[in-house]
Amino acid sequence: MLMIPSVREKLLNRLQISVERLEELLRVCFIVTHEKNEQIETNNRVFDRLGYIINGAVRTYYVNEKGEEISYLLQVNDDVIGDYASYITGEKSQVKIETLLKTEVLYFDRKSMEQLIQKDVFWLGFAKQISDLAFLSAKKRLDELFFYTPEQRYLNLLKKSPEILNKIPQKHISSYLGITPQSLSRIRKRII
Amino acid sequence: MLMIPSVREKLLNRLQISVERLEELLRVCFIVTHEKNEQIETNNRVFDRLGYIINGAVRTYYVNEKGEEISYLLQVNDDVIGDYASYITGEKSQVKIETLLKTEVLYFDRKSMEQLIQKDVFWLGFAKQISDLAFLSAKKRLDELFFYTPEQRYLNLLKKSPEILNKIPQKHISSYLGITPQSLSRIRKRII
DNA sequence: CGTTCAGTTGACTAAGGTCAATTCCCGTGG
DNA sequence: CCACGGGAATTGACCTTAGTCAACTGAACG
Repeated sequence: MLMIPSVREKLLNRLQISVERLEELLRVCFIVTHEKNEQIETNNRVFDRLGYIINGAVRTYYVNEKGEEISYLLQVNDDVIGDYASYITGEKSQVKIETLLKTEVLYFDRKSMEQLIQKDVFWLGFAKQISDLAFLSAKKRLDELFFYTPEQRYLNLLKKSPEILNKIPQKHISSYLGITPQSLSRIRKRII
Repeated sequence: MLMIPSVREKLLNRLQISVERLEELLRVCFIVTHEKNEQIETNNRVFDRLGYIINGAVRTYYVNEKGEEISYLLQVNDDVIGDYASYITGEKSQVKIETLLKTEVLYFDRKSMEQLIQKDVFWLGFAKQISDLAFLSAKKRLDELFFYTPEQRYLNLLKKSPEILNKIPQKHISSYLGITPQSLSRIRKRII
C-alpha cells in the first residue's frame, strides 16, 4: 500500500504491533481521500468500517428532532472515526460523519477483520485491543463531561488540542462542548 | 460453585455463552458477601478483578480535592463493578467502591482470565466481548450526560431504574446525576 | 428526649439558554 | 477594485436552572 513512511510510524506506535503484522493489516485496508465538507457517512445504516485519519479533520454528529446538528465528536489527525457501537452490535447508526477539511482516511471493513481473525488468532487479540481503546476514549469523553463545567472543558480543549480550535468552526466546537455558540463566545470573552 | 439456579440463568443470558463454558468460568470465580456500607475497593491501587452483583447495591465514587464524594456509578443487581480502565491498563484506580446494602458479588481475577485464555482461545473472544460490553455501557452513560439536562436525566432514571431510587439515598443519586442534593430536591418538587 | 444526618426550603448568585440585533469575515459578481 | 450577500460570530436583554450558604424539618437511633 502506498503510504508515506511517517504514517506507518504513527500506526506502529498507535497500534503496538510489529512491522510484519502492520503490513498484513494494511493489505486489507484502503485509503480514501475525501474533499472538504464531504458527507462520508450517513445515518440510519450499519457502520461496518472503522477509519484512521491520516490527515484532515471530520466531525461526527447527530441531527435531533428539531433538525439541529449536534457535534458528538471532533476528530483530527491520528483519530479513529466510525461508530464503534454500530460496528460491534450491527445496529443502525444514528450519527453522520462529514469532513471539515480535505481528509485522507485509512479504512478497514469488519469483514476483513473477521477474515484476518479466521486466519490467525493474533487478530482476535488485536480486535480486543481496538475494543479496549474504544472503551478508553469513550471513558475519557465521559469523564470530561461529568467532572468539568463547559468553561473548564473549553480550557481543557484549548490546552490539549489547540489545533482543533484553529481548524474547526466555533459553532461545531460549542456543540461538541455541549453549549450554544453564544455561550462559547461569552466564555471566550470571559477568559481573556 | 454453590449458586442458586436463577443466577446461572441470568449469567447465561447476560454473557451469551454455553452452559459448559459458564461452568468452566465459574470454576475460577468466587463469591463474596459484603455487609452494608462496606468499603469493598479503595483507591490508589490497581483493580485487577471484575465483579458481578448477584444481589445488593453499590456505588463507585471519587473523592475530589475538597474531600467531596462524587458518585460516578450506582450499581444494582446484574450490574458489573470494578474499574475496567484500571483492569486493562494496569494503572492505579482513583475510584472507591462501597456497598449501599448487603451485597453478594461474583468476582473473577484478571490472572484467572489470562489463564483461561492460555488454555483455550475461546476465552479471548469472551474477553473481547467483555470489553465491548464495557464500551457500550460507558457510551450509554456518556450519551445520557451529553444529550440530557439533569432534570431529564432524573426522569430517565425514574423510568428505567425505579428500583435504584428506592434502594439508594438521594444524596448519592444527585451526585450520580451531576448535581447537588438541593437541586435534586427542587427537581423532584418541580415535576410533581 | 437529644443527637445526628438526610432532605427540604429560602434568598441570593452565577452560568448557560433564548431571541433578536449587529458586526465581522469572506467570497463572488459587477 | 469595490459593493454586496450570506453565514459565522458577537453582543444585548431577559429568562431559567443549577450552585451556594444558611436555616429548618424530620426521621432514626441511642
